[in-house]
Amino acid sequence: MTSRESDWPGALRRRGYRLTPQRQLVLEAVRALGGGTPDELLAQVRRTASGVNISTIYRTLELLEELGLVAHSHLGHGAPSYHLAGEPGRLNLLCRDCARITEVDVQLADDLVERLRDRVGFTADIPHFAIFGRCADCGGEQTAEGPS
Amino acid sequence: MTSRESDWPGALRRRGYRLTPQRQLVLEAVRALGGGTPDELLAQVRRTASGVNISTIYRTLELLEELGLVAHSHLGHGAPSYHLAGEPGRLNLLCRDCARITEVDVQLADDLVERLRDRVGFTADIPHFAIFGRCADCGGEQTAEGPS
DNA sequence: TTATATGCAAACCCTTTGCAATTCC
DNA sequence: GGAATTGCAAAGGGTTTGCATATAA
Repeated sequence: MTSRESDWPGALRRRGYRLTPQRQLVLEAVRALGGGTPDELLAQVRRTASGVNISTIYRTLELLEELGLVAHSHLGHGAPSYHLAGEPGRLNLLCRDCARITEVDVQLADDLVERLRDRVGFTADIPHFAIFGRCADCGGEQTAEGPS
Repeated sequence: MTSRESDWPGALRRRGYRLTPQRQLVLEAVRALGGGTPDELLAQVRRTASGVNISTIYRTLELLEELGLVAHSHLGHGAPSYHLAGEPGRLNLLCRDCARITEVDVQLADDLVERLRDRVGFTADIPHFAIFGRCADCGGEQTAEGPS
């Protein structure tokens, strides 16, 4: 385990980047909210610094992702959700009817991951996209409409 | 098996919808291309009827999906891909580096699907979202950037 | 005939980009 | 001081919507 957790400002500078209030605030926002869309993170950041612009959020998230501090997941058709990287990682189940997200342990997909590696040499990042379907509350079977 | 395959105009009318050239052309386009984004389908449709508008494509795809004739998949960050419903369905692997899609048999995920049903009552539609990761050509391990 | 569908244009959401002003180091 | 970063505004994809016109039934 590297010093990633606490010395990211150092890692930043080592790469020629600068430590700015905006960058600290965005990372804090991800921590505080436990994850969210760029818009939601902007709202959180603005609670402290109202002048921050959405484009800075996008640029910062891209940077933090490059540094391995955050990661994003596609949970539907809309904006992706950013969260801290290095955390366990959950498999997101998106219900076509109620649009609710159910999180389950990624290890449920371990067999699949292993099979994909063995048979096609593909290293899967399961949390990156949600799994689509119908949740228990909405009845397990086919037909009808809903979100993405 | 219902008469879905051949009597969709009937099913359409029974629901109070009309059979229009545009609707026939969009479905034909999905068949002809074997699937594509709304934009790609529009181009195909325009080879026959140049006046068709993109908004008609969106409205028609929504309708055809409601009728269970087509389905869509999210294969990356861009536009979704529409294809005929009722077909086998493939598990799409999206490479973070080269952005290529590798298709593998959905049955590779049968275990996962079964587990999701048993443990959380979730009925998964595996083909709906791609699985993200790194393909064999791009090396199986961590780090770096890419699409999505 | 008349309700449904279409084309068109405008609006929308999400994201990216160019650029001048600002700020970190 | 000088390069990196920001805010702003504009542009860019992809998608949706309002509305008058056209058309299937």
